[in-house]
Amino acid sequence: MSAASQPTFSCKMHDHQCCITAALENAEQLCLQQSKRFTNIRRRVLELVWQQHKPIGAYEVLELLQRDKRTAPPTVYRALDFLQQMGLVHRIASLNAYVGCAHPGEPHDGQFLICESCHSLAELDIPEISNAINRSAADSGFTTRRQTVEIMGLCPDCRHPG
Amino acid sequence: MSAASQPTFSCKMHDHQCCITAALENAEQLCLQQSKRFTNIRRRVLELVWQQHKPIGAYEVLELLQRDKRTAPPTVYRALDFLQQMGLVHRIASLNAYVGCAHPGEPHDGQFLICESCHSLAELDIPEISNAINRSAADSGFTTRRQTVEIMGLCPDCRHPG
DNA sequence: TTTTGAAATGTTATAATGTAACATTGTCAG
DNA sequence: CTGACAATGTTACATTATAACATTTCAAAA
Ligand SMILES: [Zn+2]
Ligand SMILES: [Zn+2]
Ligand SMILES: [Zn+2]
Ligand SMILES: [Zn+2]
Repeated sequence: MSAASQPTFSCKMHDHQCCITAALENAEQLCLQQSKRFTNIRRRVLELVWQQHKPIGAYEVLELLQRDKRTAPPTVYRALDFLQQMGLVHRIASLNAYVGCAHPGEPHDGQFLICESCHSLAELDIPEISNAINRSAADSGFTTRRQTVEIMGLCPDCRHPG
Repeated sequence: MSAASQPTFSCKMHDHQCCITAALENAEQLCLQQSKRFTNIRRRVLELVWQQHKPIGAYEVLELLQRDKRTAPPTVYRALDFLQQMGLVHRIASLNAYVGCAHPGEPHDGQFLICESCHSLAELDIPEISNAINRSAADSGFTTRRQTVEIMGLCPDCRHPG
């Protein structure tokens, strides 16, 4: 099974090509189900986003696309916006970067562990957190539509080096 | 007492000049205690950030400063960085904007309720949330250094209009 | 099959946000 | 005073993101 089902850091040794393939097939199915077009550009951008277990910037994606064909920023941003709306990638606000969603399928916000040392990222989806947030917001009379939870620190590997 | 002690939305009718004055005096004390210089620029930027109960962009601050005196971006960013380090303002990553800290004194991350309709913002500081986050991170072997929690939705006023 | 209209992409230019690097000025302890 | 460091000034540039309009692609309707 691909890393898409791993709850936390998946940067240990694994066949990452498997992650990518699984993510792409998954995406294809999702788009089919929802009658959305999984075009070449969108597929390629998703592939590039998945090529590392780290967030990637839009202009990094752009640069990689350029190797095949002249491309301009709007193309990348459009694809990323589409993938976000489909719940296939997340934007990490504190990094201005994008990462493949570990649990695509239904829309969700997720929580992100971001290692300040190796820059790896892991997606969590802990109801306890989102519920605590929703509850506190509701206590203030606030209606939550979306939540951003980004946690900066040290991943297990960087915490215990060597 | 100023709105600085209010736990949630303080955009209702109140003497906001009072908020500003209190925030400035508070800041002055803090800087004094920590032997940091609360210079004119820093004071002025903090004042401008406090002039609304909404996040303000760095370039908006810049524009307001320009009315007095020619100023360049680094000046504003330096002041904002200083104020952040002193725990006097927070940067809202999802908005690229800054807001006065409602509970200055000791460093903390805070949680932010952001109204997508009127763009007002309220700062929370709910241990239940930050603890849930720290606990989940620890369960993944992750050491938390800093957390970003930004909650987008509708404030009480915009939820029940009229 | 052809038409045709909406969605997707291409293209150009520019807006918005943030920083590097070095010069100058201000502050204060010795 | 003076030396040293912190703060600010100044110029230039890097990075991130979008507006506006042209062109292409694709699939459904005629
Ligand atoms: Zn996800
Ligand atoms: Zn790490
Ligand atoms: Zn605060
Ligand atoms: Zn509102």
